Amino acid sequence: MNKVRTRFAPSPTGYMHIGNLRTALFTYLIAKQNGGDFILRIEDTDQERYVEGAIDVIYKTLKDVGLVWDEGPDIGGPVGPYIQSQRMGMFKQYAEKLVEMGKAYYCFCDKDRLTELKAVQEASGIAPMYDRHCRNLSKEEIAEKLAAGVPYVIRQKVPLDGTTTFHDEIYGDITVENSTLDDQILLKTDGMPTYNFANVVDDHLMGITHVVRGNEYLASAPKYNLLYEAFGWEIPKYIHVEHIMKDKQHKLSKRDGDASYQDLIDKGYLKEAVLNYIALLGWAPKGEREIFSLQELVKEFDIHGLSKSPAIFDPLKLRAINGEYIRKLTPEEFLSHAEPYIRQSVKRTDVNLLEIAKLLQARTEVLTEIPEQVDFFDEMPDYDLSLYVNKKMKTDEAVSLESLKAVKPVLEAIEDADWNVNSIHDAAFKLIEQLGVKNGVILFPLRVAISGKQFTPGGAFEIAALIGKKDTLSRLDRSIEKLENR
RNA sequence: GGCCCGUUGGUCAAGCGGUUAAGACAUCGCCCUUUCACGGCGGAAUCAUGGGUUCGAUUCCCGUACGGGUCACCA
Repeated sequence: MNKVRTRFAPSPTGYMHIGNLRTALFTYLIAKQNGGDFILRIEDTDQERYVEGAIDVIYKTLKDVGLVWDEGPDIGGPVGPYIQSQRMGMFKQYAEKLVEMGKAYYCFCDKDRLTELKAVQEASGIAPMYDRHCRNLSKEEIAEKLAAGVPYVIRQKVPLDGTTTFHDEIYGDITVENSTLDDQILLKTDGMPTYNFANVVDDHLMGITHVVRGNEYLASAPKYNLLYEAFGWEIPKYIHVEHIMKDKQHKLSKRDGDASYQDLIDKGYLKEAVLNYIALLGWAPKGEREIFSLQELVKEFDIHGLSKSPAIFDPLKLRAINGEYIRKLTPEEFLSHAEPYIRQSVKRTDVNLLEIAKLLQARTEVLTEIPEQVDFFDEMPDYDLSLYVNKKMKTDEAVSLESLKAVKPVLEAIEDADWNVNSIHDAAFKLIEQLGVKNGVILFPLRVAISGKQFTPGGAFEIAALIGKKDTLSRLDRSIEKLENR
């Protein structure tokens, strides 16, 4: 059995759509779980769409998530070149070979004629299709026009009747009437191949055994098969994957903001989480586990788990998975991700960032929500007194004022050198015990008084310890004053 | 419009003739708790529709509806 070889063949458009990235992932997984090769081929033949730096985006994204290719434009390989525009010269001979075999033919119809034909067909409600005007030109006619330098294309000669069946690994056998297949153009007037032709030839020349691609190619697969058969080439296994949708009607598109890998990273998602999540879109693992590293996916992946219907991208689920990844990090690892975001809010240098990170870790699902959570460290926000009212804690403004007045001396009594979570905790609980009140009666107001926020990462002790004795006491004073003047 | 493909809770989805129709996210309730989270427990919620086939259909077949894809000298 031949070695498994798969290929990811993106067009350099300047950004990596997550649907494409997912296709790359599946393609990679199929190769790797079979000990095969994963090949990167850049399909850049559309010069009009060329975008500067676009190829680098592809390289960077794949490397970022760990989809390492075995052969590609930058590292070469035995069947290069791996940039389609550099392969252009080789297709004409294959097209001509097909003509010789009677599986393709020269077509001299000009664009005006085709446009008109299409208009007529559309007007009469017929599916637009080439009318095969040049399909049966005599040898003499062809030679004459060729000699006269009449521009031509080479078209595939699709059988007029019968059916063509191709096999897809997840959809099974699909049969279509040959009469519905167009005599598509293989070689353009400029001598360059169309995508449909180049793809077949390139895949064969590169020894691709499994073709993984978007569902939009399902309809052209029969024509590809006819081409493979005409050449006598082995037909690869097809794996067509459904699209990722924004909702039931619309594909996830660039303008949705979630569509590109980079968008997601910029929004504060971890690359591992993104990769994990997109693997789950349109693919279901066998067991109940759904958190997988790339290495684990290589083991777990199975094309039978691929879905035949489109999957809707759910940002909420991605958030949840991202949260899981964040919680799995060590505090130090988390800090390395979180530090830039913490620093957006926390400019003061006398706080322990690692301690803040520890408080934040279980409370963070997406990195970009960090700055808002820690914005009270530098300065107390202006807050509303209603924050002190909490029925479960049995507090209101009056109770809170009493509590704060009671804690203040207790905290003042702690030595500067002893100012830490434990000592603050012990002092506060001693007070609670003395007063015989519920924990919340003292602790809830204290937290509000020094944070000015309804929700905070960490409770009163942690916050007090982090901002220091001096800040704690001065914030306390201001809050007491605020309550007295209510 | 022709052709092709699809349709299980709000979302991702398991299922592959007989199940109390998994699980996850979201949601709701409870527990834990110095807030919020995290964690734990529990609840509600799904087979598009009409016909067949069958002792029995979510599962097989046909129709209908709905959705997607495709019909370029783009890829």
